Amino acid sequence: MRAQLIDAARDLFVTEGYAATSTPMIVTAAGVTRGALYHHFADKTDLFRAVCIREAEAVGQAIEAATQDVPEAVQAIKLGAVAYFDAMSVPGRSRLLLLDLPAVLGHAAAADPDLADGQSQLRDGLAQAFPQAASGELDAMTDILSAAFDRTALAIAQGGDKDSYITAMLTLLERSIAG
Amino acid sequence: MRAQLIDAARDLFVTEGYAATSTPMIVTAAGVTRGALYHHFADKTDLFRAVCIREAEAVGQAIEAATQDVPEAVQAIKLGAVAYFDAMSVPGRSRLLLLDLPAVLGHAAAADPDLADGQSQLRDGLAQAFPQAASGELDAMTDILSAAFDRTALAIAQGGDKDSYITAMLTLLERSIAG
DNA sequence: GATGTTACATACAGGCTGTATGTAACACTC
DNA sequence: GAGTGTTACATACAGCCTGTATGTAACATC
Repeated sequence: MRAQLIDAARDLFVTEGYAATSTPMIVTAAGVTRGALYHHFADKTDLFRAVCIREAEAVGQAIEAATQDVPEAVQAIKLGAVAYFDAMSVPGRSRLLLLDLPAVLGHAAAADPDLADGQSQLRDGLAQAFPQAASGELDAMTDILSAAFDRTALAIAQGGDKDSYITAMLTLLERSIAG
Repeated sequence: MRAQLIDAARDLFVTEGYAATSTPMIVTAAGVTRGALYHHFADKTDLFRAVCIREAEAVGQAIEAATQDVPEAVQAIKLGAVAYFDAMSVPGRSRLLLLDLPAVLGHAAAADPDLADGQSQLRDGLAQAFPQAASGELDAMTDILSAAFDRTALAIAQGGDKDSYITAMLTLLERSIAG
């Protein structure tokens, strides 16, 4: 039933957005009562977090699958990037993870590794590409490049020109790594 | 009185966030009634938009002031970047413009030039640095780099290591332009 | 067989948004 | 300068939403 609630909530969150989705809507879609929701989740944001974690896991696994057999770091990052854009193009996912999540869960979201989709893989790749880099610089570069990936995914999801964005992003990535 | 409402709303939005700020709170702080608010603004998001536009204008002017006498494009971008980070470090501003704004106004916010802080200046600088670039690529690169700037500003505002982030961001900028 | 706990359902209190309705002041016209 | 319309609010209301408190049935446990 927990899963049923998460399923129903996900559908509504991605189509209506977090703010416009009420708990009565969710429980009606799931075929249960609000009592069940508040039994399984502390509040609406807790359910939202569960939905986001599941979506972020799916994204992480897609990246993992695309890069697991690629030993070369730069190549792995590029393949991971494309896998990330693919995974993020699932309808509504970018809105959920890139617009609502930061606003609803705020600072806590960025700190939670379960919610930072693909960031750990990117950091690993960058660490391999820059063995000499200091940890703090690596963190900052990972975070910044990750934001660039996010905006690319969001722009594509919102109807931007896919080729232009992916080209620009991969160019940016190559140059930043090449230096 | 419109200005008075915007002032009060700004203070509450930056300290409490958009969702946690109610219209009764705003009008109490402004010393008026809710009737006045709904007379001057269509709804809560309309007031929020007005607040954001004023903040974004301040950021844009700071960048303008820092770059107006710099003829060289790359140098102008760098100086503009630092001015942007400075302007964004006003308490609460990054949360307002980088977290709440995209979630509340969504796609409409990205399209509104009044709300895209610094993006036009960045595009001008990039156009000057890449005279041969196609328009679509330029737009994409501007958007992506702009996201990188945003995350840098947000990370600094949220307590990240300022030096690491600025160094990483300027490095990224140099390499992407140098190519 | 009694007792405690889990998994819900129901009912309630408080608060919020947007709208509808009232009202005072001013502007404008004849 | 009386009448009329409009602006700028204030007040009142309807509907919805969130979170909590309370009830209850099933199951586990001893």
